[in-house]
Amino acid sequence: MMRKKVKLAYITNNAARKAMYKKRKMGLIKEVSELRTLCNVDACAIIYSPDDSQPEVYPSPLGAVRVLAKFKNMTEKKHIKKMRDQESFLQQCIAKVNEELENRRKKNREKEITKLLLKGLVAPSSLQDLSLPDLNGLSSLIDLYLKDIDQRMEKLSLGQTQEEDCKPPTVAVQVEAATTAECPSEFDDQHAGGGATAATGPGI
Amino acid sequence: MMRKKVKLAYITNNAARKAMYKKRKMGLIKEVSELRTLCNVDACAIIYSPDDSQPEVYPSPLGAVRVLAKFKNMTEKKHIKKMRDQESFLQQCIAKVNEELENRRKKNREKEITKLLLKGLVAPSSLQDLSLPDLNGLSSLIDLYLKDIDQRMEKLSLGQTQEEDCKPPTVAVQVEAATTAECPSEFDDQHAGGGATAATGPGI
DNA sequence: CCGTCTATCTATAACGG
DNA sequence: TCCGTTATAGATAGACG
Repeated sequence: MMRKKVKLAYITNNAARKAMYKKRKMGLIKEVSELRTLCNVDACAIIYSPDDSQPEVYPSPLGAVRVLAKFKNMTEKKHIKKMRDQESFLQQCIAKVNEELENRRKKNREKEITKLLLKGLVAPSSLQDLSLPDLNGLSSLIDLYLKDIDQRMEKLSLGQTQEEDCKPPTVAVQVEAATTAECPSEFDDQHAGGGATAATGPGI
Repeated sequence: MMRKKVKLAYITNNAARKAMYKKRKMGLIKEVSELRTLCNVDACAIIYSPDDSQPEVYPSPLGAVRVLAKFKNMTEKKHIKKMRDQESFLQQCIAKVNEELENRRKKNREKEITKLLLKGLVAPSSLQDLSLPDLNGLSSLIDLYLKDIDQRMEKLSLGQTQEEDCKPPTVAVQVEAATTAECPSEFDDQHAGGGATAATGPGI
């Protein structure tokens, strides 16, 4: 009949609450004390009651400060480590993006060269005002085309023993141009504006 | 047969200690939680186990930091107040000591004057090379002596109707000199050296 | 290591002084 | 408000799977 099951809720009765607070506080501190003794751990408890002017600090203000300094130190270290981790992660991201950017630049250069080549095929006089690097790139590209053409012709000649022709090169150039045209210019720093892109997708 | 009464001491058995730690930690946290709920108090607990890499922080690292910031703030305020109190206490001490010092200086001056007076009585020519303040002090001291003599003689004449004599003054001077000679020169800043005195007594 | 079980121990709710 | 008492709810030591 005594000892009804205590309901876990705020005790509105003032005196009862204060009495409960005192009792439980004592029990709690005893618990902490026992834990410290039994398991040799650093533990502290800080309890503020609006009903009590003094906060209860176990094992002592000094001891509590010691424990919480340790805790603060550890969390700070963790925070720094986290920051470090994030930083290295971001640096990895940047490196990755930079690599991709370099790739895109290279492809873009090739595309430009291809455009010039096509233009030159249509109107040879337009090649007059090209810079030396452009001409170099153009020549190396043409070399690549020629190599590709040689390989294709070799395959064709092995399979069907056909005579040489001028058609394959032209087709190859057109195919290449079409392929590169499929690539969107998201990473094309040579032509895209300098504005930042706004990410609107969820969870980024 | 089960459940022997647990001895309140460090559990040397490793596994048993760890198991105990986990169980009691849980219980402790539950207690803190209930206290918070039942009495609406701000309470936190921080527990470090050497067996555990992570410290246990209730209600949460953030919550604990909040509570301990409150505590730190309060203790700092207290500390400042304590410092203030100590400061004012020390100032009071200093004032007291200064007062006593001034007293001692005064007595010392009187003693010096007495010495000069006695010297002068033995060899009157030695009064020649005294400074004006010394002479002034000497004269006022003589005035005091004379006053004292008058009073004593009055008492004597009232009690015994005796004739005036020159003996009492001399006796008075000797008594006074003897009395002042009993005072050790601990606070005698006029003659003591400037070295600090070493306190060797216990509990100071 | 981890959860579960149970006999036991401990803390404490309710009450009276 | 504080202390003491008492019966009980809740915590837990030790064992087991």
